[in-house]
Amino acid sequence: MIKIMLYEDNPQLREGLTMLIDGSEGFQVLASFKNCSNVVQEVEAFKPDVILMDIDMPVVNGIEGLKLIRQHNHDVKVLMLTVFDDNKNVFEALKNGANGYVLKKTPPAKLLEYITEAASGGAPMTSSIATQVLKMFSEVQAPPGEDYNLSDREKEVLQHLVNGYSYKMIASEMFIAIDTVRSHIKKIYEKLHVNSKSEAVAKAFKDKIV
Amino acid sequence: MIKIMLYEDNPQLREGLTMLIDGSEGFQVLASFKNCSNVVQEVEAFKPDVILMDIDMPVVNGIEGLKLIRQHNHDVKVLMLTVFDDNKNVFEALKNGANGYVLKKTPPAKLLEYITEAASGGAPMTSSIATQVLKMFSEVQAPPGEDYNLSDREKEVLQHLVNGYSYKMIASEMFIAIDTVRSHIKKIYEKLHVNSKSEAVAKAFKDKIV
DNA sequence: TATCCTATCACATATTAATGTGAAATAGCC
DNA sequence: GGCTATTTCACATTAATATGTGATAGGATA
Repeated sequence: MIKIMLYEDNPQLREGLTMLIDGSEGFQVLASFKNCSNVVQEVEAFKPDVILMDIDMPVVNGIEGLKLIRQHNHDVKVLMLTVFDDNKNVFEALKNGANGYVLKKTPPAKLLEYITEAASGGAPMTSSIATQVLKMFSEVQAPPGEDYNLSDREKEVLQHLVNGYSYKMIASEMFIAIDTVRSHIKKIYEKLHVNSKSEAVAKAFKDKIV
Repeated sequence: MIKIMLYEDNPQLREGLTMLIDGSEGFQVLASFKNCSNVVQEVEAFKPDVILMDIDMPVVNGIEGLKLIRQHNHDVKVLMLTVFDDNKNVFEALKNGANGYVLKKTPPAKLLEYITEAASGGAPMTSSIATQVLKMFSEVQAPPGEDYNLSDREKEVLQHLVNGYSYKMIASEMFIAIDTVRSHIKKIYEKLHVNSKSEAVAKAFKDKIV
């Protein structure tokens, strides 16, 4: 028996889902709510296996609700429900530990299947959502980035700059004269096309040189 | 009719999959190969809808094969096949534009369903893979990070610092005296517990303040 | 061998940044 | 009304950085 809680602001849909799920063998709706105002206490009280969470709700929306839940409970499975597969929400939800993400228009039989899958540790996703998730991955792909051709010693100096060291500290750290440090740094600035320490540091972070 | 190409080094499995797919209504195996040595030319010649690609192959493995394909062709759907759902390969494959990722032990009926889903733009994934993908997302999650309580004006100044502006430039940019800029920056350093421009810039990047 | 790049160091000067010590106006809070 | 934080500005001093113009030595390479 999979125990379920439901957060959905639309009364019709809330009723409909409750009837569908509760009327199916092996599923039980413990409670349903129209928003996440007291989500922490409610989840604590009912101890469900799976939570169906609408993304778009008044007062406290689904993403916030998810965050609140995850602050106290990392075991309960949270299945996000949404009308649109809009990019930002998908990313936010997954980032915050949602266990699945399905469209509301999912047919009833499929929805029950998704709930079962979530309960058993799977990650059910509507096909269009899964496609988006994959797209996000390929977009995350690191920019090949220019090479800048920093020498080993220059990289070393840049690393020290990033760590907030002064020229004097770098000199003593690397056992070289401060003028040598200057000389390296000048070369680094030329190669990175910058002209100050903080610009070099920023560029080092942006282009993942460090 | 979905046209399929198959890359799989194990002869038994290659034969088995070919027979399964080719023997099913609406599916056609155009060709199958035991490695990706000539993948670019082969794909170019056969123009399949979907490619089933084993991850673990000799000479040129599936990930490399995928990369080669994507260098020339962004439309063909590539479905990765693997024995284990090992983290690194999953990430690499998805990053490089795989359209789905399924375990070899997937039952035949399900596999055909996955192929269909991939062909129609979906992103079929074995449940255990999907779970991993979601886990990757929540691991990417930015550290909540300290708040530092920077005021609006201070954030603005910090943003300029990150952009590599000097005090003078910030002053003229913000229409305030340079001494005011100094005053803000001093406060910023106190709040961030740093004592130089470049440290502040580094911290801004690390803690995603900007 | 001549040339280029890297790494090292030196001296000088100008600009920027950091620190210290004030202070005044405004806004929010209890 | 006091308390606190923010935002604004001023003057002075010290420290750090940036820029310029050199030089020497070793290693790679054409």
